[in-house]
Formats: sequence, C-alpha cells, structure tokens
Amino acid sequence: MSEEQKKELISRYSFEKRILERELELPALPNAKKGEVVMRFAPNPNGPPTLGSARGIVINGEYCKIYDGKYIMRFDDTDPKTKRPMIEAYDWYLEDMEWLGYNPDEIIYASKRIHLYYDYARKLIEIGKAYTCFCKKEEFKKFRDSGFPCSHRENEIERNLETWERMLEGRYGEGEVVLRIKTDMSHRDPAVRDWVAFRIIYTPHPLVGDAYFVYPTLDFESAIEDRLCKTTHILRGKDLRDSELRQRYIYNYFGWEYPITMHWGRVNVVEFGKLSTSLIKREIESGKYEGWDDPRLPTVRALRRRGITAEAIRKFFISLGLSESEVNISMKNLFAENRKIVDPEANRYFFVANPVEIEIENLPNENRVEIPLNPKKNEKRVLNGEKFVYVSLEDFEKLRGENVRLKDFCNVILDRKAKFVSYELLGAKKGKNIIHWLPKSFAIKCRVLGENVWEGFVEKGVEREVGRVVQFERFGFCKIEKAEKEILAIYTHD
RNA sequence: GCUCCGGUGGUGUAGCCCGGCCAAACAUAGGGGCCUCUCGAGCCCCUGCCCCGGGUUCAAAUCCCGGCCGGAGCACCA
Repeated sequence: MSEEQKKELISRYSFEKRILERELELPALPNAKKGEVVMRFAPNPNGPPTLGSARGIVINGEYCKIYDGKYIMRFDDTDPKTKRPMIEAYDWYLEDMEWLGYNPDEIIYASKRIHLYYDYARKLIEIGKAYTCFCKKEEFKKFRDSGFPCSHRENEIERNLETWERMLEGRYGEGEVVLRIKTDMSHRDPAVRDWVAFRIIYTPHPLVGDAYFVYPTLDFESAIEDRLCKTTHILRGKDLRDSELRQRYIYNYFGWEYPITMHWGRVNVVEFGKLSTSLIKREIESGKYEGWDDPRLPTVRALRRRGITAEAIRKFFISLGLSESEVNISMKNLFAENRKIVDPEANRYFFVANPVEIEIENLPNENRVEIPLNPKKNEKRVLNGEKFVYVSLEDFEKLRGENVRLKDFCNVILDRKAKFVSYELLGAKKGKNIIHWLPKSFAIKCRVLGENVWEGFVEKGVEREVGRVVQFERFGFCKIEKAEKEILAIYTHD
C-alpha cells in the first residue's frame, strides 16, 4: 500500500475528538433524571464519621445536588453486639453531614423499623425462598464451602413459619437458629450462597433497647429499606460489592427492580495507614489520643477542629471521583486544596516558638511597625518596634552573629545583646535572613497543638481570631481555638 | 483455595465502553528561575506514565488471550 493510500485511510477513519476542558465535576450518573433521583448514605454509627465516611457523604450528596434529588441519611444500626452503635455518634453523623454542606431530606433509623422487615421475611418464607436453619456457623461454613445444601434447606414451609414465629416469641437462644435466604448453594461465588437474613441477639440496643431481639443483617435490612425508600442509585465502597449479588435474589423473588449501583475503590491515606474505627477507639482508651477530635486523627470532627474546610474535603473527594481502583493518597493533597481556600483569607501573625529574649543595644528610637494583616488586603496590624524582643530559638541558633532582618522592623547583628544596624532593608534576603520576631510588651503566651506541641509567644490581636484559621508567618497555618489567659492554636498544615 | 474488581508520571485523576490530530492531558509532589520584607501565595520553566508477553488491525493506553502484581468478598460485622 502506498503512503498516499495509507494517509487516505487514516483520515477516513479518524474522527475529530473534541478536547473537553475538564472541570472539577463528577461524571453523569447513568439513568438519572433531574428531580427523580433518590440516594442514601448509610453508615453504622459505631463511631464518628471519618474521612472515609466523608467520601460517601460527599459523593452521594453532590449527585443529589446535581440532580435535585432526595438525600436520605440512613443509620444501618442493626447489630447491637459486634458493631455496637454509639448513642452520641448518631448526632455526630448529622452534625458532620451538615457541616460538609449536605442536608438530609429524611433520616431513617433501621433499628426503629425492624418490624417492617419482618413482614418481608415472612413473605419470603411463604413463597419458599427463605428457611430457618439450625446449623452452627462452622457447620454451615462447610456446606457453603463445599456447595452442598444442609438438611434445613428442604424444610416444609409450614415448619419454617412455625420456627420463625417461635424465634419472634423469644423461644430460642442466641446462635441457635437463623433465617437464611435461599439463593443457590452451588453459586460460583461462595459469598452469595444462602446467606443469613436474621439472627437472634439479646444484647439491648443503644437506641431502641430491647424492642427487638431478632435482628436483620445488613444485606436484608438494606435490600428492604432501599425498596421502601425508592432508592434509585446506590454509591458506595467496593467492599459492599457482593451485597448486590446477594440482595438481588430478594429483588428477583419479589419482582422488584434493583437500583443502579456504583462502587469506588479502597482509599488508603498514607499518613494513617489502616486506622479502623475500632482501632481508634482502643487508642483513645489507651490514652494515645485525647478523644475523637484529637487533631492527629482522620475523623471529620478532628479535621474541622484543625481548620480543614468543608470545601477542601468536598473538592478532594470530587477529584477522586468514582474510580474503582484502590488509591494511596496523601493528606498533602487535602492540605494543598485547603491552603488554596484558606490562604487569601487568613490573617498573618508572628508566633515565636521556643522564644529567646534579645536586647537591641543602641536602638535609636522605638517606632510603630505596620505590617499587612494579609498581603492581599489593605488592613494593617501594628507592632511596637522596641528594645526587648523575642526570636525563636531555631533562628537564634542558626543566625547568631549574622546580620539579620527583623521583618518589617530593622536589621541587627543577632545576639543576646544585638547591635542595631539599620531600619532600611539592607541586603536582607527572603529565605535567608529575614526572620519574625515579637516585641516583649506585645507578646501573649501561646501553645500550638499538632503532631508536636509548641510553646511560645504570639502577637496581640490573635484574640480576635478565635475560630478562624490564621497564618503564623514562617511557621504554618493554625486555627485559633481558645483565647483565655493564653492562646491555644491547632496546627492546620504548612 | 473459591469469587469479584482494579493496574496511565512519585501520588491522584482524565482518556478505555465507541481503536486513529494521545510520541498522552490536568492536579499535586519534586527540581530550577522570577516576584514578594513569611519557609505562604502568585508567575514561568523542567523532570517524569500507558504492568508484562502474545494476538487482531493500515493503526492499540483503548479490542482479544495468557501471565504478573494489588485490593475486596467468602461473618449469626457494617
């Protein structure tokens, strides 16, 4: 074939691909019509929401906003024993969800609606699609692994109904009997073979006490609840992918249409490794962390306390999208997002960690030093340029004996007894010898909490910033938490 | 072991379904420079990626087959 023919062929088959300006937005949701979308975020409140939960809240919430849909907060709290809900955590979820910018249109507590699920269980037994099973779990595991049914599978419907009634009357002990959904004992995926729909637990539930003792498993509860709420789209982590396979059996038995599902991959935040809710709980109890909002923790409340904005968290997860591949992501990405939001607004202050007091000998006169509160704004803060000032130990040790610029004030030869050089900026260079300082008469004690604890002084004026993120120059962004006798700040990021 | 899902620069994401201006884009990180009286921000430049092997095709990141690697499920947890 000649070159010409080749070219001809190529141009015939190639088509112009429009290069889309990619914005920060989620891909279109399949089969979604504006105003008709119903989605839910369904956590078990056995601890406060973490960064991982935030992904679910944000992704589902964003789609609800885009499609003007209904957003349901559903507490999947149907295990009072192994994954026992924390009574305070219900409110924590609601608080954090609102803080992240999403307001649920409806709140559902599965534990209060268990009687509704019983009706469906009964119907399934009646049509021969569920059976009561007296196998011990190890015993059943053998059947599941080998793919053979256990004897209970062939129970008469009448007998199943009878046992079920007796379960509800409390005639059996924990672990004695369960209700199973009949799927296919030879299904190629062992995870879907005749799974448990109800089990008996006598431990009182933190929210509803002893109102029930026959509890549905997540798969049963979720299957029914999604139907009752008319959920159209389920977006969740890949760990629940097999749920769909299991739950579809129920949908098929009842002739229901299963919602559209999408799953995102596992997120591993490098800084935290595998920190599960239960592990955090243990470390709080052991005293390693001070509480669920310890700024070192990846809970939503800790991030908020620390000065990470909801907007940054939202953008962070929107940018991750719905990829099914598992990701190793660093907090640095979140911080970069946050810095962009916080930087233009944050006022600047001098914070001197590990202060060293120096005296400027032969200072000609004290004077007012005006420094912008923020380089992009006009407002100024005023410091008194006086004889006794603090500088940080780190700067002192590094630059002792050198010509150093006390930012916006004057140049000195740095020492405990420093020599005044000039008011003008003579040969001082950014990144080299311009340092921050504090007049002794203007300094308030300040403690900064982060990975470390820093003690030092901060300039007067930060008292006004309680609740806001400021930047301590040459130190980092911090959120001012308290201003009483001394200032308490939480380290946000650099 | 069985099942399912992934694998694009250091890290994320887009492109894959519908093969072709993709010798691959954006963000972040790292390196260099400019600017700024902060180690912050901004501006400019640079480094660096289609897991491997076959196949189909004029043409493969994209389709097919086979490996390898990673993750998840196989609970009377969610």
